[in-house]
Amino acid sequence: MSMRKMDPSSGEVWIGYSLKIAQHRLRQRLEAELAETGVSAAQNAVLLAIGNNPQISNASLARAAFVTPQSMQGMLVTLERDGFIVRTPHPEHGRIIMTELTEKGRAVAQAGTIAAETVERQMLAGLTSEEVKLLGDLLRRCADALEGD
Amino acid sequence: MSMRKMDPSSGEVWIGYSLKIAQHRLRQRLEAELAETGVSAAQNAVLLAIGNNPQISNASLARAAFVTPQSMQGMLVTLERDGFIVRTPHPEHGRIIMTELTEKGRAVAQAGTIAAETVERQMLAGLTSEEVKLLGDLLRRCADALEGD
DNA sequence: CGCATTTCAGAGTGACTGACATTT
DNA sequence: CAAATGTCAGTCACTCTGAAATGC
Repeated sequence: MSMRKMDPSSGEVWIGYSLKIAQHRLRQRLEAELAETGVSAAQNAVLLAIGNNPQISNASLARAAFVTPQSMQGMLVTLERDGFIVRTPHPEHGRIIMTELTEKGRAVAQAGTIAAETVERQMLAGLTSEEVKLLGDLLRRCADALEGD
Repeated sequence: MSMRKMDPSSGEVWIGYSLKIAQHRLRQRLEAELAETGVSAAQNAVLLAIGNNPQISNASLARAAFVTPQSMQGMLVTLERDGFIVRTPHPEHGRIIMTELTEKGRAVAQAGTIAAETVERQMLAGLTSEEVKLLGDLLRRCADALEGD
């Protein structure tokens, strides 16, 4: 049964659709690459963020990922349960809890970095470095134009 | 607490990150625009697809959206429960079930089309038509490069 | 008190696998 | 039999609101 994909208005360009497809495939490829490590693409992103920002708090992490603290809390509980991170109360600052990678978490984060680079390289294989730069610029301008929360 | 967003390797461009942010914001803005209609962005996409392909089957819909038939089944059950679609067995073709929009579903799909166009226009407001065309081209080439399932 | 942080409880979407029945 | 389709059941990740307790 043929159909025009999910494109609703077949006359237009629908950048939003192309954006969705590209991101969807990128995530799927990354999930496949990460399968051995036992973490999802979303979890991997959090692990990489923690690796680059040791002792970060849940609230900061949530802001960086544009989700609510409650959502991030759920992810951290899972990551701690599975032994990728440890969370210890801040000695001086009462309420804040510091999040850090375990040895296992560090290993996965390292593999995740490689996986992300591999997939990104595959995605950009057909583009010149000029085009890559341009694409990044255009995407950032699109994101900025939508910044009104 | 400052951090370099979720960017794991701060020296590189990380198109994947820009892609994720742009798509995330686009979806958020669309959800906000659709709030009155009572459907999510994902549900809206399905409604638009049905509107453009009347009597489509669950399996076809699933293929078009790159999800499993079971996932799409779940969405269709919800959409039918909420009165946006009706599903009737194909008179001649035994097992196939035809999915169609109800009056309510058509109204929401129309509002959803307008919402999607509004948000897309906002996203592309700062780009020339040349740049829009280029962006679409680059995104499609990126998606094609990842096509290996 | 106001504000930020953390947490629990509940709900919902959306994705998956597995299993099964039916139809072509 | 094989292939495609639809369905049910269960699981899981992730997101949200709401409410509460704690600390600065």
